Amino acid sequence: MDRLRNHIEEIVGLTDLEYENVKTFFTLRRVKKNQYLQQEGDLAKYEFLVLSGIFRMFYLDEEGKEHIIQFAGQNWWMADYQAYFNQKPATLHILCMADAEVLYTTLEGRQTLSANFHKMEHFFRVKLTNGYVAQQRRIVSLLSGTPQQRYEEFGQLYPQLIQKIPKKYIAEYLGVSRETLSRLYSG
Amino acid sequence: MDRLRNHIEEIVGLTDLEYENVKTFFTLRRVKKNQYLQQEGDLAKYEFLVLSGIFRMFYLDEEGKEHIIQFAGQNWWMADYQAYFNQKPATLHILCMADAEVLYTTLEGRQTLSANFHKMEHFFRVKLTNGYVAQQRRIVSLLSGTPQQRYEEFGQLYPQLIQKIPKKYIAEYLGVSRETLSRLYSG
DNA sequence: AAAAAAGTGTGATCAGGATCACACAAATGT
DNA sequence: ACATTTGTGTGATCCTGATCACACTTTTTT
Repeated sequence: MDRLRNHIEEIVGLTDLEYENVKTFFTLRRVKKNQYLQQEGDLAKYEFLVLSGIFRMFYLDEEGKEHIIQFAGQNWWMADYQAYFNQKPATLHILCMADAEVLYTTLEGRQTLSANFHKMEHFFRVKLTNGYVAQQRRIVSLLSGTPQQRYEEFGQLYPQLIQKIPKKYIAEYLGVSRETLSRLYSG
Repeated sequence: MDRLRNHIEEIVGLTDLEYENVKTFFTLRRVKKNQYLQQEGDLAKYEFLVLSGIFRMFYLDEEGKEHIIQFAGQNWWMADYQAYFNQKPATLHILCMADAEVLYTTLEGRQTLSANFHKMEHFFRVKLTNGYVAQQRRIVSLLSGTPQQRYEEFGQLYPQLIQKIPKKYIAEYLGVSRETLSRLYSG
């Protein structure tokens, strides 16, 4: 069954023994829709691997407006990494949008894993690289694309998400008002 | 004197022996202003550590407009990582804006280093993490800030760069026309 | 030293998208 | 089943920042 093992083994192979050890660093948590996994101001103690469900991570500005940094569905990692790696209070909120299961670990866990298993440091590096590249693509998209293009690109990259997530949040993610987004396909 | 060693040792300590070995994976290259380090379509064979000088890395859209992904000054790493990690043709240009010296290495070099020296994998991971966090901050800024705020933020983050780089490129980096940027302080 | 290229400031006009306002629809809670 | 909350479509208006145009300055090239 083990979803964690499958996930890790997409990148690096593990012996049974290794996996038994690795596993002890993660804890399962069930989360219901509309629960916060983390709020601004909380110490960013954990990072999360989403096993099921959907989350959004966002910055809340002075006027109370959400700006969505990322959505996270199955097999996505998620954390306010700026806060997490420095063990500081989070500046981002993480909110559950559909009943979910997550595995979480701590920075200490991550560091111990990385130190004990070169493979795991490699795994984390690869994951981070993919995230970095995805963000870079998003920056290009924000700088050069019209709302139209950004919406289409989003649909291509995340066909699963575009169906399950209310359009108003997709608008926030794309940096466009929900009215403008609405007019892209109806108008 | 070794600038590479100093740079690495900001993150991880190295013995003389280790450093002698690490060093062999890097090559020095001098670049003059207006030379390309990489053009769209080139195989993204190398990644670069800037020892001196300034570069910009940008995406050129269909209308011939530049969209600047990042500037790179001293001690910045730079590559079209999407292309580099997959050893594909680059989609980004890297252009020298002030006479420079860079060290470059290959993906194979990076991988060998990471495999042979756990410390170096750690080093690369830390560097990548910092880059990831910086990009995340930039996305928030693009989503939620006015041109004014983004300009000020840029100035705070990169006080050295804001002086040395022509405003028109800063405008492109911020995703704003040069005219609008100009009016932010003069108007 | 002269010529060309690159960068900057500033006005006038235009347009894409934000905002405001409202009606209706769908999902959720009790 | 009903009430409340959450999401969606669409019109009318407004405004920020893009675009166009041109003068001037600074840097680079020859």
